[in-house]
Amino acid sequence: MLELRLSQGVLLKKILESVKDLLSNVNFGCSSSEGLCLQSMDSSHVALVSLQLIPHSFEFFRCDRNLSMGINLTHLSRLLKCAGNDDVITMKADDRSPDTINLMFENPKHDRISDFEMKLMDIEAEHLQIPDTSYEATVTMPSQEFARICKDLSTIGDTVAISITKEGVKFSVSGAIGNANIICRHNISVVKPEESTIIDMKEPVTLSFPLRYLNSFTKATPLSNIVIVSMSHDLPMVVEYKISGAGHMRFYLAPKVEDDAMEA
Amino acid sequence: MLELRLSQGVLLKKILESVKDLLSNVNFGCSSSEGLCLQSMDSSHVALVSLQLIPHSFEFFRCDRNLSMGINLTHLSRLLKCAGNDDVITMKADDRSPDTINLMFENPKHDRISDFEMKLMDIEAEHLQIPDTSYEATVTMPSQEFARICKDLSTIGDTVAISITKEGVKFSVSGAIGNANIICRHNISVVKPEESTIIDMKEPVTLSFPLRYLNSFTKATPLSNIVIVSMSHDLPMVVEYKISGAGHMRFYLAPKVEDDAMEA
DNA sequence: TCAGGTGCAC
DNA sequence: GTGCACCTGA
Repeated sequence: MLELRLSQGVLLKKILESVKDLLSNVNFGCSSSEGLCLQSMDSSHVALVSLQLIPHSFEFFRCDRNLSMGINLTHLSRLLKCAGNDDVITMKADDRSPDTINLMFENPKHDRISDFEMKLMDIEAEHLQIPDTSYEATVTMPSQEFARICKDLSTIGDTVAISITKEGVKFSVSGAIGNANIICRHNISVVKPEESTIIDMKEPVTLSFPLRYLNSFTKATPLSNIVIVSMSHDLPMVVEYKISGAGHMRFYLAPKVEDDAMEA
Repeated sequence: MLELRLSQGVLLKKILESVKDLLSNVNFGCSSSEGLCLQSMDSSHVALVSLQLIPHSFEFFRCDRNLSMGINLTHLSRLLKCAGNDDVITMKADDRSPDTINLMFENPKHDRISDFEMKLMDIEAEHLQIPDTSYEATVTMPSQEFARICKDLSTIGDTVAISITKEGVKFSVSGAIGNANIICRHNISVVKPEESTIIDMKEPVTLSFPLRYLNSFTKATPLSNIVIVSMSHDLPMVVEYKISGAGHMRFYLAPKVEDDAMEA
């Protein structure tokens, strides 16, 4: 028996909004130790998405056996549009290779209960290596700031070079109409910590990434006020949104190598 | 002489917004006993629309003879877009088979007066039987709630089964991605009566309807905080919006018969 | 291509 | 709180 009761339905709604453009059919995993998890390459097999909602995120959490559920995210997203932001969401599934999942939305205010039965799919499991390294450089900054920068720069060019130095983080783009550099300097706000830009660095690092993917990642902005961007030479970057007390959403993206940059 | 002065012009604007997608050319009737009335089948001849604005709705009401005016709703809607929400609207027409109608919008705040003359049309009168029965089951609920449910469910499937039992009202849909049930339980709010869901039932009734039409009816949501849905076996349902102290807008829709349900 | 919803600015 | 503009889904 799987039963997950999430009092803030809006959380699941935001999560789906943030991944539905990147992924189509994915296996959600559930276990009593890890909670609800998802790891998947994006549809074009370039980026990797990793989501965890720890058991503690849920008002009620029961997962008798480790479970994998193949879910069409377009369909799930459509169902979740039927939930109000204030609804309590409960997911239920049978223990062993269920072929459907039940979603229940409770709106306490209007005494309204909606329940949905969604068909599950068979999705071939991917075996993913998620690197668990410490990074040479990390920047923590307001998530809206990061989203704004990625959006703005994508109007200038396709590829952004991100440089983390001890002074701050620099985003550079060049395109047909010219070049752009945006620098966010290390700056800690005591009054509003969530507005700080914090550099944590062993080595300065500069890597280039396709903005197209970063702009997909920033769909997760509503999940957290801050974003944590980590980079090391020749390793995929990580863009992480911590979900307050509930887990995280992480996106991994390989840097462009020199040759890529030239052909682009 | 016909002269109707409506101090809340916004009312007429809302009424037109709510029917213009369902109807195209209709005869408006006016009489000193009934006020301003409209009965018409929708363009596809499936649903029936019935509107009444009682004489008392109007700040000034004069209707010397019973009158029928053929109106192109697209045109009337376009004219009413020229009226502000706070405008006072006056309609005038000649007594006997007028071929035009005059509309005047007075904006007291800006001392602005607009007047329009619109051509009337000859529209063949339909002879409509509007059943005046008592219904086996009626649910009164917040109109926005009803609108939200119809909209949400139409993302899952085309046909909704509505069941009224003494516990509450259940909306059920099945579609390619799964099934959905939304239950609103009988629940009377003393503090906010307009948020109550009230079941009034002699017999439990379950009928199926095409969501497409319900979603047209809910365009009338701005007319009232609450909606009254009435059903009896083998009779058209009624979806009624009472216009506070001024009349009503009612929509009638025949249920799908079993065969319809199967072919769908 | 159009309409509806959402987020942002005033 | 309202209106505009952008963006997304049908």
